[in-house]
Amino acid sequence: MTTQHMTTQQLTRNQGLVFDVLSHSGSPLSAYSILDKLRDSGFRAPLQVYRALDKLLEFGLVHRLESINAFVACAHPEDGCHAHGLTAFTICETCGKVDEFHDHVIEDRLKGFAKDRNFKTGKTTIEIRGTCAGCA
Amino acid sequence: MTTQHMTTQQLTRNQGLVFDVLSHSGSPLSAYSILDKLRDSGFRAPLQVYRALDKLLEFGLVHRLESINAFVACAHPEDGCHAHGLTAFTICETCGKVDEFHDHVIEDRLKGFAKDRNFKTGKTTIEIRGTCAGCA
DNA sequence: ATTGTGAATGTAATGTTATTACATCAATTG
DNA sequence: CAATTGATGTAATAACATTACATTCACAAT
Ligand SMILES: [Zn+2]
Ligand SMILES: [Zn+2]
Ligand SMILES: [Zn+2]
Ligand SMILES: [Zn+2]
Repeated sequence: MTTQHMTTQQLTRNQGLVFDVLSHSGSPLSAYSILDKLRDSGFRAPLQVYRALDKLLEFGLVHRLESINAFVACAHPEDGCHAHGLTAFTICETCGKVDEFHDHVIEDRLKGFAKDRNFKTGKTTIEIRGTCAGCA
Repeated sequence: MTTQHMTTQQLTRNQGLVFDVLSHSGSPLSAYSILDKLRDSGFRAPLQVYRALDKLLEFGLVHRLESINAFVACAHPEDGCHAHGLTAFTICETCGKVDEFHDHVIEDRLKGFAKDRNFKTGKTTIEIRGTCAGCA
């Protein structure tokens, strides 16, 4: 299991259920709202959700939106989002719509900053909260 | 009270206490650890901290680090950080050290993205977690 | 087949972060 | 003084996340 060609079929039951809920949601969901949606499928405790999310994040199938404590399915999970480098998001505070994008200029610029300061970069968060075109 | 030339002298007692704690801390603090540090000054409840923080954020004297649920004093609060446009942070996961920086290239790039999509930008978060030079 | 191993799961309890609700107090102003 | 506004005190609750421990499952080595 190489993490490379991770498809939804090799997910465990719990991982699959969580991914499914996120994939079919039009907006990001909190761990507890995922839990609520999966009660009928047998979920009982937050940890079942958090464990599945941890794996899905690791696989690059899901993103965590730090500024709103919520999770969203990757927009192009074919090969896991890890392949695409830095990920940024717009988050509509009215309708919840999230757009994911990747920009090499920003990525390089941040890399440069880190290098200048000898800062070893781990995970980077870029989130723009505001109002989407449809809600303006 | 114009919000423009807000200095620490026109803060209320609670706001001043919270700002003081943050200013003298070498690393970001959670609301609850601020509360603990202010017990002796009479603080009893989380809300006293959160209310002060709300105002300090509004004044641009303090930043919230979304990815670690913590708060840090602005690196150059002279005129409130609002004057400096987009703010980004490096956050050392080992020692807690935070550096604040401002980059117009990134700012313009993000503005461009938002404009292209007719997305009305509110608050933007850029946080790089990793390891600082001193901790490498 | 048995046993050893690591990954995943179930469940309860607890820890951490943030908000709601409501009463009170202080400063300003007409 | 009455009215308004902003700040404060306190308690309760909500929302988000982790620790701890027991159990089960998949799969390889013997
Ligand atoms: Zn993605
Ligand atoms: Zn919207
Ligand atoms: Zn600042
Ligand atoms: Zn460090």
